[in-house]
Amino acid sequence: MAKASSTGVRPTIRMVAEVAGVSTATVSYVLSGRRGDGGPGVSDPTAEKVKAAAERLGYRPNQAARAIRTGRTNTVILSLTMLSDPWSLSVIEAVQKAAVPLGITPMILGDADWVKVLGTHNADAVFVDAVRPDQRDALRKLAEHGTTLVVFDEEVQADGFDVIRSIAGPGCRMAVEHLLHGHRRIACLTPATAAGTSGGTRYRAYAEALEHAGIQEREDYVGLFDGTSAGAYAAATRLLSMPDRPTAIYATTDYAAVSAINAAQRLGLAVGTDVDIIGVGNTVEGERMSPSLSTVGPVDFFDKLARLLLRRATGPADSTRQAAPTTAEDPGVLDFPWHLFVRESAPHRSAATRLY
Amino acid sequence: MAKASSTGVRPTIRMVAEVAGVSTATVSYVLSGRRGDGGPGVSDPTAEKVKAAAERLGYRPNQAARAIRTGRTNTVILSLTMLSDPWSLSVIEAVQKAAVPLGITPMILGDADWVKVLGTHNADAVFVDAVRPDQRDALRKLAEHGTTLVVFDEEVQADGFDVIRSIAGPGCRMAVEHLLHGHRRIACLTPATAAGTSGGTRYRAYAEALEHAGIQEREDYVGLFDGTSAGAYAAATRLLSMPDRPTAIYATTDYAAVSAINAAQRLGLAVGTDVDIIGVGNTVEGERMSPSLSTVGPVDFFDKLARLLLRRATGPADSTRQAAPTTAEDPGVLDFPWHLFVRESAPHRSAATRLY
DNA sequence: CTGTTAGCGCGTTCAT
DNA sequence: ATGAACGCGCTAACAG
Repeated sequence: MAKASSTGVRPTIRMVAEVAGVSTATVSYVLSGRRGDGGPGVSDPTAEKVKAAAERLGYRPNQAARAIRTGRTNTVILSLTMLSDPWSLSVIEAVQKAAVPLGITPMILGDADWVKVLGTHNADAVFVDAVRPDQRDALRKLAEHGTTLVVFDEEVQADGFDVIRSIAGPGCRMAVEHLLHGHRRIACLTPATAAGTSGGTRYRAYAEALEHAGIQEREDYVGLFDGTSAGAYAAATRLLSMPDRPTAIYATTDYAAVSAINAAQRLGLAVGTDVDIIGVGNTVEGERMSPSLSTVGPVDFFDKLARLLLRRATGPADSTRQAAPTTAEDPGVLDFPWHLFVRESAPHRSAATRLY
Repeated sequence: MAKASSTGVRPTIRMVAEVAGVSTATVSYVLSGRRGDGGPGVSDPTAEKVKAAAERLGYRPNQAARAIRTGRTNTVILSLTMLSDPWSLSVIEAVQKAAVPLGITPMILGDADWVKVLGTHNADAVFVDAVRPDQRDALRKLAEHGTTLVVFDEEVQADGFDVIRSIAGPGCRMAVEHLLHGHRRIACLTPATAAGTSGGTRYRAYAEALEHAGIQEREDYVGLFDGTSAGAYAAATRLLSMPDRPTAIYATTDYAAVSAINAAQRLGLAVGTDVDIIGVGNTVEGERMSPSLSTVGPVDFFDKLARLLLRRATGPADSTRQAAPTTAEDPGVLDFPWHLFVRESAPHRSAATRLY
């Protein structure tokens, strides 16, 4: 009975109409749940007939055909450069949580080469997590031709699309300065490859804060690792095994900080007492773990990002969009202020508890 | 000059035709590069005019509209349950490498709930990396209605779609038995959450191989960790710090084995001499590292998977597909035999070199 | 050989 | 509740 007339072809709205004995228009109204004016429009009996026919044939509306008419794909695209980065996973998680209730499907583009894809593939909104200088022009053109964009970048100008900024420098300074209240021997745990990326900024904040405090930077207090958790764990173990080990570690990412906490505990050190550890990024895991992770980062970043993206996706279609590019309610640039989250892994230090 | 008539709307083929002063058919021929018969068909001067007009307007063909006519989306969908797993990243990498030259875009679906999405969103082929028992029916229906599927599952029946199998059990036995040639004190490093998943199989292979060899399993030789690299590193460190430490470690994933190698080296143990370590999965990193990782796993898995997927994607459209579901050239089930890769981290052990 | 006309395919939506 | 037009790009068949 549930066996469809399995011709191997995808059932169309016309087949459903024929089986139900109604017109395609009726089928469309029933299955999409809307009617031009707002009146009831379709009687219950016929609606039932249509639904039964659709079910029996295994009918599913063809998104492509729907998109061509409505201009909506019910899809958002996430262009994520570093899929292995937990940051990307947080983006995906937040967007998925927000999108599913709206009937919108997030599609992930793992390639850094979003320019070609976005030219032809349409989505209700697109998130781009990195823009190379040579891609800026393409970005502007895409926006000009109706692509709804949300871009994460510290430099690019908002020009027909939204830009999300999250300036790391000052926030990282706050993290190091927090440690400086109670420590002099402060190590830095950072990926070796971070030179060109945002990690460079994060390391620079460490160097500058130490210099500003009149502390000579020690080369052996800089724990470089290969970017993996295991590497961070090993580097932290090395730092904390030194004869004059640091009393505090500034890790340029939260996951490195987590590895450092594991390493310290493995060495029998009480985190938050014997050694303080602070991270960067304010990822959700830090809040949940024990001891909870002190960190700096934007507040509520991923959820806000997801909300903005979906507001754009469900907003007026592209043709209307150009009308009001930047209003109070719809800013072109969304700047995320960074906060210091003082938690257990690096608590407040008074004169009585400082470690020097 | 490059400034398009930026009306904010997406240019259509008709606009291009109008600007170029030709018909839409000509535009289509020029831009898609094909002509009914095969001859060039369009003169150079007009072709230039069309290209110029398209460029000036920033025209990009609308994939959705194209798909509805041709039945091709130039897209493959990868439904990946555990995006954080390196396994998923390997799939993505392999598919991307194979797809881009063909002009096909891989789209990643991070949700485990592929049933709803695949019902409406079309792709030339879909890869699904996990099928819950309650999803099997949906799978069959999708295939019946024309979705081209490649499924990775050890149990599901090939029924109108391709199934890729990669039976872990015997392979894992081979890994442990390899260690048994030179060791008695063999530890197992495995994620704690692996009970329900394939990890369960992998642990069971360890228990069974030991029992078969007449060795009593020791609870303190089972290093459970939280699934992260840092956790694996810590668990391996614990194992290797024991007074009567194991002389070999069987890690149920390659990345755990990598962490174990790091941990051993950190403890001053020579991997491949003092301690042997073997992984599971045959991921590419293992081959590149030093010491190279001994492992078991399918041969060339990701590349073969990618090739199959793209062969299906570029193959005859769905209506034809049902004709030959299972031929010699196009098997319904692709079974990946597992091999043992003896490399430096766990070399062959003779009577002279065995550690007991 | 070159270019156009006309109509396909799909779901939506406006008049009737 | 329906017929027919609509939006888009593709392409067989045709005209010059």
